[in-house]
Amino acid sequence: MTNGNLTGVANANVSLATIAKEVGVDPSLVSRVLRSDPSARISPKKRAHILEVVERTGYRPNRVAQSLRMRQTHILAMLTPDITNPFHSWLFRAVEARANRSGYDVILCNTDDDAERSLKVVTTLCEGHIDGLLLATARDDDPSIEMLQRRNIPYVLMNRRRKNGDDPWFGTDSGRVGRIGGEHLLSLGHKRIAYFDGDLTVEQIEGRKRGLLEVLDAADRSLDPELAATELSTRLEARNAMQTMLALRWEKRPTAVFVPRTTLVDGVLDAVHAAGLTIPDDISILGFSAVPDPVITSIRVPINEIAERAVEYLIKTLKSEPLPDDPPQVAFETTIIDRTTTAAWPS
Amino acid sequence: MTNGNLTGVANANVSLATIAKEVGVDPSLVSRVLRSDPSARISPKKRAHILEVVERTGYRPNRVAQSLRMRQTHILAMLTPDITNPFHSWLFRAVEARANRSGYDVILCNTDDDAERSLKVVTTLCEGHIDGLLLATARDDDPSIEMLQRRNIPYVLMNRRRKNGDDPWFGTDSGRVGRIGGEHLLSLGHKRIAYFDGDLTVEQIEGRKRGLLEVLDAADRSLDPELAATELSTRLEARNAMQTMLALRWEKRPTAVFVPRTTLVDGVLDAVHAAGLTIPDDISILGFSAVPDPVITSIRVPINEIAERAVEYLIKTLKSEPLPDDPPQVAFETTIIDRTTTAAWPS
DNA sequence: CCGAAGAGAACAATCCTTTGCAGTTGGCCA
DNA sequence: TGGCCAACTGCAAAGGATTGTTCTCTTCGG
Repeated sequence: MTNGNLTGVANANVSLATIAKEVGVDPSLVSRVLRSDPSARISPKKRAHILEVVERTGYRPNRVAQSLRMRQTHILAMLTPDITNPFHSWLFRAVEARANRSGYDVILCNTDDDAERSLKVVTTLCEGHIDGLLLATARDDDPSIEMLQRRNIPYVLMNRRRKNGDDPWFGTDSGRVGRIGGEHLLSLGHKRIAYFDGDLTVEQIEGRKRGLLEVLDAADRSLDPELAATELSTRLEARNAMQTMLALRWEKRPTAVFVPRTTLVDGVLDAVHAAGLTIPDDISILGFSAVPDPVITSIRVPINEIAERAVEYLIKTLKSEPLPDDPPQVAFETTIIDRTTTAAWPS
Repeated sequence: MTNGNLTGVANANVSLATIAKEVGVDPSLVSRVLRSDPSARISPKKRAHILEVVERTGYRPNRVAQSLRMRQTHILAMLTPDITNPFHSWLFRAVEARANRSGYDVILCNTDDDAERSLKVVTTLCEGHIDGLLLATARDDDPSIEMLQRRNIPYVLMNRRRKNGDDPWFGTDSGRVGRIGGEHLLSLGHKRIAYFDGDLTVEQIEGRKRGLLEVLDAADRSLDPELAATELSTRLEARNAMQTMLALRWEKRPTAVFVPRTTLVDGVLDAVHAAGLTIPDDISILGFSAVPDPVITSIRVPINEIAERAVEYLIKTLKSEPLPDDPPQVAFETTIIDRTTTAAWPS
């Protein structure tokens, strides 16, 4: 009777009660039909009638009411240090895709690696409107994880982890990243290797450097302080640092550069190009990549696997499903993808 | 009595009723105290007692219940064609920051520029758990905006808009982007200008090209088909296209490249560098940037302003506030930021 | 012909918060 | 002392969906 002429037009204000009244039944019956509740016997005729009205009115259950009743919102939140960092935007992309497949929406929050901001964000996320959190922002000096534990909110860490935590975590072994990078360049005969990276207070970043140092040490080498540029965060900073290195006198200049941080790679390239050097003849470049198809030879982090496993693990814990073959901490394999920007250095 | 020894420990299951029972009052009174409801006068003693218990238990109101009652969730959603595109990740960043300041969380959804996926996403977002939408994905062939209109869900468009729509929109005049780019390069004396861009079915992208063509036309020039590389989306594709152009015989090669698309800029640079060319002596490059600090001379889009105005407009419509000085469609100014990657071409 | 099984559907509580309205004191004034 | 106004606080409904329980018929077997 209402809306009869508005086929296909959805009214946001249709509720179970609306449908029920029109059909002349109780709202609970409509709910049972829609959820095909096996415990309820419904006459085929009434069932058809209900479905017809639901269809015609374009009824969709109100998720807020459902959430209140079912005590789950089907919303996750992800904390990212910086979504403009390609590594993290690819990570989010994979997370969102996987979450969507299981019917979850994802709230994304930038923390800018700021503990205060992180805590503030987590606080508002603790008001019951999200089911769980994915953190790509873990730091030892960040109190927000403790808050989540106190409030009993399920979470998983991605990529970064805490030094002394046994949080559920999916990422890569940062030491290994440093080691395979170092080994790769050493095996090519490079003697002067430059190193670029970000904030060493992040475990993941500090670990990479440690891995590199181990390998150098094993080969009776060390990292020349003049060739170590850390605490860098922007493309411009990387370019400037690289330019400084290229301005060193010939025998001190790097023959290879290891840049395990996506945001810095292009800055290094800018400087190399500005100096008119040819890659890899004049200098080798080894980068880091979240994408399957990097332009330079890179250590690839299997970001899709990390995201998928993290989301799957989180959703399972939400459903209190048994977690049989899912260890709470998984380090995924990293491999070097060759794009011929590294080459042997003549001795 | 309960939790007394757990100072600071928040229990997720504390509700108004919990507080009320402990203090010995009605939940409504607690609610009024917390909201400092002026219509209710509460004895200072009881008020203090309530606040003390609230503090001790770490009570936080349940947002889902609030949402149900107040009919607003304080959650927005943003649709992005591709969050790994720097333009869009910077846009989201600005949107999220502004929304947060007003107490809104933002669900981010990737659509991959796929109408089907977009419709699916919007459908699930129409279930009452978000207050409004920000779309950076508008396309004429995308039916999801009509769905929003039917369901009466507030939305604004950012950056892209529909050809024949009067949707609220905040962005830049795409024709102008093309024109100022073309004028800049023409005024430097360039004769052979290469053009790189993405999917021309997007109004914003098609408009840029149209703008460029207008300017060329006015100067009695045209765009050499061999120097027009559109429908490109990846860095690799851009590199390949650029390499093809650089392989042309001398007098057909571009002297300047106009790349109004962030994802393609680095690909063009890759090819230029691989060819051993010097910028801007051998070739001029004009790019496009969402960031305040681009590495190459770029047309800058004031992304923060766009995001802020869009969010503000959306929130105002949510609150049914009057929109006096806020026209529903605003084209922001674009300017060229000089990074000396374009130079005069000797005639 | 009566009792009971069973199909079919309604009732009511619950999730948690907000808010209009009504109720209970006490004090003060006439 | 009756009446009235404050001050203070509780009641109950609403918001929309879910689900255990109860109720009402049919129908069938004994």
